[in-house]
Amino acid sequence: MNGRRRPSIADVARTAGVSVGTVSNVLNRPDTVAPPTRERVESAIAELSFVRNGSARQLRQGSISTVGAILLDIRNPFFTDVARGIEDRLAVDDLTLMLASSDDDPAREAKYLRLFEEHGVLGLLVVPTGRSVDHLLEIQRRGVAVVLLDAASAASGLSSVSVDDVTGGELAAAHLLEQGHQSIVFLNGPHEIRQCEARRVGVDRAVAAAGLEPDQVVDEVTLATLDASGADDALTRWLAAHDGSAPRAIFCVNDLVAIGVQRCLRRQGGTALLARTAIVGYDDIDVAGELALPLTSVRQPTHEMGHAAAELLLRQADSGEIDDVVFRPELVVRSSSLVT
Amino acid sequence: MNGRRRPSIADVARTAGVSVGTVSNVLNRPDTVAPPTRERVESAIAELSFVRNGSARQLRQGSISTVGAILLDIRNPFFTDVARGIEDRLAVDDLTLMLASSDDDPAREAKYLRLFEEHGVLGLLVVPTGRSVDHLLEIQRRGVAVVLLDAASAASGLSSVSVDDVTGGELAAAHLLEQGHQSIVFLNGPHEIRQCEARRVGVDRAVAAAGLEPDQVVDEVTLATLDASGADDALTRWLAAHDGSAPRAIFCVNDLVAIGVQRCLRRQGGTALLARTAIVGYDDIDVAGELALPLTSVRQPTHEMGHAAAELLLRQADSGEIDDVVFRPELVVRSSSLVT
DNA sequence: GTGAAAGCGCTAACAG
DNA sequence: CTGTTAGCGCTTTCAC
Repeated sequence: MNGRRRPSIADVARTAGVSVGTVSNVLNRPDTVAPPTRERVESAIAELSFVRNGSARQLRQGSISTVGAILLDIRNPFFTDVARGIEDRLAVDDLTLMLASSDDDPAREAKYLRLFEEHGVLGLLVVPTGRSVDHLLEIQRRGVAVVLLDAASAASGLSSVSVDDVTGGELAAAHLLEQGHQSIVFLNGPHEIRQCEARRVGVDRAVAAAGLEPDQVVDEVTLATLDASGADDALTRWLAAHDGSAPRAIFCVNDLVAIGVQRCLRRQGGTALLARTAIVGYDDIDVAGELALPLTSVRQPTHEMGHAAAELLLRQADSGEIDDVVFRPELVVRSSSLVT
Repeated sequence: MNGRRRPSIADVARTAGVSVGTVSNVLNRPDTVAPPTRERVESAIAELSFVRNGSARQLRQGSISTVGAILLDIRNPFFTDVARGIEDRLAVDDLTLMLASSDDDPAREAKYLRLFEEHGVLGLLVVPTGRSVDHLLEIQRRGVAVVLLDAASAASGLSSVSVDDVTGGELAAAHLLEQGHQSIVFLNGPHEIRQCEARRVGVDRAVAAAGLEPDQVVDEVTLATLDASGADDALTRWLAAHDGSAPRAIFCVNDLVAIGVQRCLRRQGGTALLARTAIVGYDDIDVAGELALPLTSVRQPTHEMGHAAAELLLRQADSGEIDDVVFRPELVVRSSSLVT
């Protein structure tokens, strides 16, 4: 819409009556330029409203002070909380964070990965969509620091920050078992997702520890989408398949799912049904304690995770040092899991 | 950590035994290259695991197929919902979205603005931190399409997508007045934020329409931070200043604030106090209907807003056409506002 | 169908 | 302190 091309450093030099080198100097090392000259350049910059071309700068300089993060779902508070932790750590070193959402689509993940890499980011924080991290290893091999978020690297050669999901599942199931429940419906995601599988392992461990048989106790339902409506739909189908007799204990792979469960149960059998169904969620999102039925949930230290992830990224970029940080989740008991 | 520099197109050319022009051709116009040559180049690319340098590409080409969005707060579901709408529209044209969070800090906004502009984004979607949009106009004047999100441009020369906040405030207040309330505490943000001021105007309009005097009816409290804990703190202070006698009707500038209010009231006076206080929120976030006291809220069509914003951005980039789209909010009545 | 070469805007090294 | 200049890696004419 504006035919004229952006003014370049050469234009600035011309109108200020200096050389491009001098302009570059006032841009990057102002103190090495004589004040009167500097002023002349600065007013030329203002006059032309010059903005330096980041691509050229970067092409010349090599890398950049930006790091990219690719989250699974920008709408999930868990991830945005982690993002805040990342930002806070990055700000300390005057680095900036660029966010993208893969929407759990490997193609989108790949697209953003390529975009970030092509633009020479310092590093990448990624919540992988799939189980394989080979493509991420490749990227790291090419010189971009990569840190896995919310996914253990299992000696893959990538730094990672995760929570111990086995323990998380174990905490949740043990709590339900302690309440006397002999059967648990587990609304889980597909086992291709590492955390989902791990939480199941934890559930089974708790069941075994209680002297019971996992196969007899746990009824795992695999959700297509890990959000409220996906859970609502899945549970609606479950109820239909079980002649409307509702489960007594439900463990949900995240709080959004638990909210969907509450929504479904309330619709199907009102508050009474809700009250006699023990529900445990995961993530302990902000509003978990404010729900109609305050939600018992497994809390993950999101902000710390983000902070640690950024820290690992910088370490990796700096010295090549690789590490895995595993946080321990904690069960926050509220009334949703306590039935009478 | 890896001393060797990234392989360039020249390296690929050398190992494939062709010229750089040919490599560029297989990258950009594969069909103009003879199949055997193309294969040779492709395997050289694979062998070297070549990734093209986006900066150089962009420097040469001019602009880019990326648009940036700068949101006020990445943790606010309202904004992330809008972001999803943006992404969905952008994906149609195979454009990618880069997200950043200004955290309501003008300095951070400026930082990201500059970063995006320097890197030659196609356009920018921004939720402005301040009231002035002069700096954004400047950017647009330099050839970057800019669309204001959640802020009317008021003939400023920028496209914008917003909701009619006056109507929003009016809907909320009118509802409360209809319930017979004669005084309303309005937990609002600072009036520097356009929407906050507009919602107040709407509140006053509703009060006047009911034949009452705004000054007598409305007690506006200005929040420092527009989230649950900010609201909790502010209301706690309000109660202390009023000898613990709680307000009967509270209008909250957003749902997070309303959640904070519920938290505070529940702590101060339990469910009973909560039950006799009429609360209206704003945004109708996903969980609003699932709160302990399901929240009456003013709903804004977030996804459509994002979609429209992206649409406007493309139009602006394409033809320079500027437009303002104003969405009408809608009141969703739930039990939080219905006292007995 | 392929190669050679110019140049995008910038920084940094070196001269003066 | 300031100017000159050589690339950074890529795309794109223009020849062949």
